[in-house]
Amino acid sequence: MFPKLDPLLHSELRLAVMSILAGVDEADFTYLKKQTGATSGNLSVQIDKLTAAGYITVEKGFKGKMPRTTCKITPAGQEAFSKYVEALKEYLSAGK
Amino acid sequence: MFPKLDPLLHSELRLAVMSILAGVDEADFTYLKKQTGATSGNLSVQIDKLTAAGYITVEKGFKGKMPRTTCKITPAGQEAFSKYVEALKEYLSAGK
DNA sequence: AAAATTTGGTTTATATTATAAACTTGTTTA
DNA sequence: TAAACAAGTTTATAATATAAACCAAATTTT
Repeated sequence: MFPKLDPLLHSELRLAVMSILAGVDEADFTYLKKQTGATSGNLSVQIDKLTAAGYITVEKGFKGKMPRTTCKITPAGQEAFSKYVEALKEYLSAGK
Repeated sequence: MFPKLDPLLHSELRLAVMSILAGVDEADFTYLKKQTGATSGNLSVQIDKLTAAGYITVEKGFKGKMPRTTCKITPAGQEAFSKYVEALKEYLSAGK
C-alpha cells in the first residue's frame, strides 16, 4: 500500500535540487544555491550524494576566472525522480 | 520558491500514518502497524511524536481484555497535512 | 496447571542524516 | 596591499529514523 520512498530523494534539499534539474538543461552551483536558499556547505554535500547515486553529473569549469560547477540530471535521475513522485502520490492521496 | 516542509510530516512512517488517519475516523495501533508494515517500536515512537505535536490524539482502552490504542487525527493535524501536501506539490511540479 | 507463545505495545541503543560552522583558495575592490 | 568577496569543500554536531531488546498480560498448547 505504501511504497518505499527513495531515501536519496526524500530529503528537502536534494528534492529541491532534483526538481530544478528535472526542468532545465543544466544549472550551476550558485543558481541552485539561490533558488533553494541553502547554505553552500549543505548544497555541496547533497550534490555529492546525488552524484554518487548517479542521479546527476557535475562538471567543473570556469566562467572567466571564477570557478563554476555545473549540474545536470541523468536519465537515471529523471527516472528516479518520476518514480518518487508516483510513490509519493500514494501517500498523499490515501487521505482521500 | 520552495516552501519549507514540515519536518514532522516529512518522514516516511509519520506521513503514512497521517495519510491513513486523514481518511478514516480513527484507527488503532495494530491496524496502523499492518497497513504501514512498520515495526511496533518505530510506530510507537512516531505516534508519540505526532501526539506531542498535537497532530493526533491517542486513547488507550481495552478491546475485551486486550489493550488497545486508538489514534485519531486532530483538526491541527488535518490542517498540517493539507499544508504539507500543498507545499510538496511545489517541489514535485517544478520539474514541469 | 505449567510452559510456551502471542498480543500489544514501550524503552533504549545505534546508525544515518541533514545541516551549519569553519575553513580554503583564489579574485576583486578600496 | 589589505580587506572583502566568490565559490566551494571539509569537518563537526545535533537531530532522526529505525530496529533491537525488553515487558506485562493474555492466550494457547502440552
